[in-house]
Amino acid sequence: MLRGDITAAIRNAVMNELAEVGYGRLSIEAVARRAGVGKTAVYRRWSNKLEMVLEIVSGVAERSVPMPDTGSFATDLQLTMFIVSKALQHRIASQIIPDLMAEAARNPKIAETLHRALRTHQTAVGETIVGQAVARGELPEGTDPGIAVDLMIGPLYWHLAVTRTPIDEDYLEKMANAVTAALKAAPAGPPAP
Amino acid sequence: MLRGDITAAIRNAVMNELAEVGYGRLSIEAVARRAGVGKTAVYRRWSNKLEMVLEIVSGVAERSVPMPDTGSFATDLQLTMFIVSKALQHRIASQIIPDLMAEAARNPKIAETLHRALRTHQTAVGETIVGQAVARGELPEGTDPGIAVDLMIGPLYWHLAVTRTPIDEDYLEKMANAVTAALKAAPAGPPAP
DNA sequence: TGACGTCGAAACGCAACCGTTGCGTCGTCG
DNA sequence: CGACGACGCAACGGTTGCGTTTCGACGTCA
Repeated sequence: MLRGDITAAIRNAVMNELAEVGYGRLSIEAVARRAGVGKTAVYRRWSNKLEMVLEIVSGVAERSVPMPDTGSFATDLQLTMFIVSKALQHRIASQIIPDLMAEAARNPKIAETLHRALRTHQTAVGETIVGQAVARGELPEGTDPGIAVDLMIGPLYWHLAVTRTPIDEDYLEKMANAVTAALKAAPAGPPAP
Repeated sequence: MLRGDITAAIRNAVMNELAEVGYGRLSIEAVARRAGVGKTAVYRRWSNKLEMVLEIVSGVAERSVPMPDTGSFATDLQLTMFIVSKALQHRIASQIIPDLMAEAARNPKIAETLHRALRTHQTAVGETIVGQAVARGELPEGTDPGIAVDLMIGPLYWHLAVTRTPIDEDYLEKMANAVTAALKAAPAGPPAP
């Protein structure tokens, strides 16, 4: 039987190696070395670098972000953005996510895995928050949850990716207010012609 | 003297190779092969993979995005977002930008180059558009151009990176309206306690 | 106690790439 | 026309990683 602690050591090594050198440069030799394990142990569990990374990453990604329900849209949104900004600033995540995104542009299997890991859950959270807010009358009927998710996460991600500096409270607050205002405005097209 | 057409062939090969395999896997041998050139020719121009890529990429990045001035903030913004979305969907750019972003998380020199290439010009455009709008009274005094830029670009980038599908006109319109609304709302903090 | 299966370590042949060097060719300038 | 320099090509020794195989050492269960 495969020893569980060894599997755990490998998983851990993969995540760290992925963060340090990226998928492109990740080698099974380095993973084994880092885990203090023989290559044999790795190949006994997975047959590929791709298969290994996908299995491990999607395993980690399944830990969901909590679903906020504070009773007020503004607070739900602020809370979610706070959690997301923390997650995006996590030492490992902040390296792995952009890396896998880049790799996803070349490798359909990575794209699919990443898409599942990120989009599926995001969509659920977005639809819930927006749905509740619409039911409460805080947001107009027909508000697009997809737009909402992109508005919530996109600026945070872009800012972090480009500036590489921590997001301060003030920024987060301004951004949350802006997004709230954006969604409270009419969801329809431009002013009628 | 170094022959210009060969330099151009190498530059071109680097961009394409970068798009196909990424910085991590880019090899000088492959670049030379692709350019139909000896390795010698490459090493005569640059001494490093890093040096080579930085020089070439920052050269390309200097082609600026035009500065819109249509007389209306909503139109300026819509136009800018249209241009940015087109740029982000460009075959080469859509591969290289995420890749270099991921690499920037590991390599300070790449981070600096990318930061200069992206942020500097964005900031200028943002400040101009917002400044004009404030002067016209379309946006409140004290609107933060940094927030504006992140709101304009972030959602587009995130959406494209995660879904990998083209951005349609409807999405762009909705998003532009949302961002306009976001910025027209009070720039100050949350409702006074 | 004995059989079984995983373990780490080491080595295998193979391939790719590193950065450098030497060679003979070709184009250009003076 | 002659010299110079950039060119391509090929080969250098060295490194790294692949995926596989063999080995002896443990640990576990019966």
